[in-house]
Amino acid sequence: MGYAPNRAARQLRRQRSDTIGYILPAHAPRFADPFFSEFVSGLGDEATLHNFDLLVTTAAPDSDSEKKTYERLAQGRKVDGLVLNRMRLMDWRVQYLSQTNLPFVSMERSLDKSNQASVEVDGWAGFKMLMAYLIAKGHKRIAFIGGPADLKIQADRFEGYEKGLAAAGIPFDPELVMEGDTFRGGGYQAAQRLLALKRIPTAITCINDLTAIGVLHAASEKGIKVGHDLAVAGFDGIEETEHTTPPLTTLSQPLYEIARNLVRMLVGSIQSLPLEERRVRFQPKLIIRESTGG
Amino acid sequence: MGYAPNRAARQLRRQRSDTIGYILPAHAPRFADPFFSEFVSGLGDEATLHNFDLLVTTAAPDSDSEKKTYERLAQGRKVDGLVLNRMRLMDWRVQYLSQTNLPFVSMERSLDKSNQASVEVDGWAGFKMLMAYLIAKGHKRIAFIGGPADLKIQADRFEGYEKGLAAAGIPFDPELVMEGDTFRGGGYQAAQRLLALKRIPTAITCINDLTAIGVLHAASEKGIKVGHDLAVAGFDGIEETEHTTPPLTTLSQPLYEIARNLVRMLVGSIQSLPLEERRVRFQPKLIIRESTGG
DNA sequence: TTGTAGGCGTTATCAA
DNA sequence: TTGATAACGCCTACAA
Repeated sequence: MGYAPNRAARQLRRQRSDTIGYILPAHAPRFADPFFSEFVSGLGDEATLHNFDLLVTTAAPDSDSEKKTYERLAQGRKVDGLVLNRMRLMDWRVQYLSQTNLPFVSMERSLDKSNQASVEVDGWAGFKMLMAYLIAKGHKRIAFIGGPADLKIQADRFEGYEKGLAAAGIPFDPELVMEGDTFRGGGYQAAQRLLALKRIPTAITCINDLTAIGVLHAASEKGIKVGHDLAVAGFDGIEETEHTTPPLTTLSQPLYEIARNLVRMLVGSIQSLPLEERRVRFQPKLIIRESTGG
Repeated sequence: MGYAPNRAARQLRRQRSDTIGYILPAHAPRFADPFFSEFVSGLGDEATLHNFDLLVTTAAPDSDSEKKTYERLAQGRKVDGLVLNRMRLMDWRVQYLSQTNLPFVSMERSLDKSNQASVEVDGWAGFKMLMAYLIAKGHKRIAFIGGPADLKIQADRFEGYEKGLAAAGIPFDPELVMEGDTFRGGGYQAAQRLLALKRIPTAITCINDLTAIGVLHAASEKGIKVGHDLAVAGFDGIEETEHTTPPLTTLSQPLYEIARNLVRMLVGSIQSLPLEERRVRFQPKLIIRESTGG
């Protein structure tokens, strides 16, 4: 009836902000990761459904300012809960928020002792599946370009890589493992080094799609025909992978759905409803495209 | 001294929320546009600098829910101001917010009568520059894949395209103009039609980079060598363009800086400081890469 | 200078 | 059931 309640007054009275927070891990000042637009739109859509707002802040991962940002949001009760991602193996945010008693959910879960509500994608199983597929196609020299060692997804996916080799009885060759930065540039550089080896790999698997896209670039520059002379695969299933040259084989995860699930869990936990599940798991889907020979 | 003021009380008292809003134009439920991660991180960084928060909501452009979303934010004074982008030629948001007296700034400005504070990128001049470059390389059949006709950037960039042709005395050929959707898929489809013409174009210019990436895909499928048999160019300068096959010629705009400028202007106008400038202009930079022959 | 009271717009509570 | 009232926590204005 044309009446809009004043938000601040309502919040003051009810001691709730009806807002959830997400701190975007922006590495560079000029930061662009297609992962996050899909993630944020999932968070936003689901939040709206529950009449919650979404507060987005940026902070460089593992920096002082990140710590301050989390503290700021938690202290002033600016938000009723937080969504975390890009989890580290040991993650101070889990400790901190548990102490502070601020509800939170995370995409992937750290190894901290704490029964975090989380949505996980099984990177371990995904990578084993990918390795089995590549090995069945006859590949024996399979490289892996990962990310920073303290990332949870790095640990999971790398273990899947190792186990996939072991399952086929292929010896592990440290020469074929590189550390990237989860961005195109890191993949590009790591691939340049791999493609300069005496015995270059016949397949390169990557911790994520951006890394793989950097690999495509490096291969194309060297005149190596991806899908023919070299197989390349990523992880995430971002839209960009449909239109690369050649289109990229990837382990796809339903990012938008994951984000919505996270918000649903978080809102439930804010309203202290009993969660049906504190730990939701998705299986990544292997999408085979021409970058691995189709 | 370990004391954090309560935000709601402060807001209630001061009648300000210290929050600015941005409504992400999410077309599809599953929406991913690299444009926006960079834009949002610029908004977030600059907002933080001024001790403002950033509230992000999603709404499909030009829908009922978009209208409701704007009303909801404006009514409850949930935000002190709004950032707009993806402006239409005539944009009801400009009218509405002017009436409501809610401060706002926009990236690009609509044609509504209103002295909107805005940051603009000169798409007209950019396209003229691009056309001159292509024509100097000997191209005569140059296509244009645009976006929805009501978008301000469509009008600007298309006019630059037309004027660029005219300046060189090349007749305008309606067969070479297609409407895409500003996404990869639309560019892909439009390119398929262009490449099926009796006399195919020797160059395809696109309203934005995503469209151009769709074109690269279509060309690669047809076995057409981009940079050699066909020139392709985009607009925006998203990071992805550095790693396409081949790397993409584009008109780059400093999106992150633009976002920061917008927030700076908006905060100024919220605090009713006199704005130095209500209309900031950037010139796009032509970045020549291999997709146009290097 | 230092201290205190009132009110911002809700909603929860309690009394009628 | 309905209606009045107090309290949420901060800021400002005014009084001492």
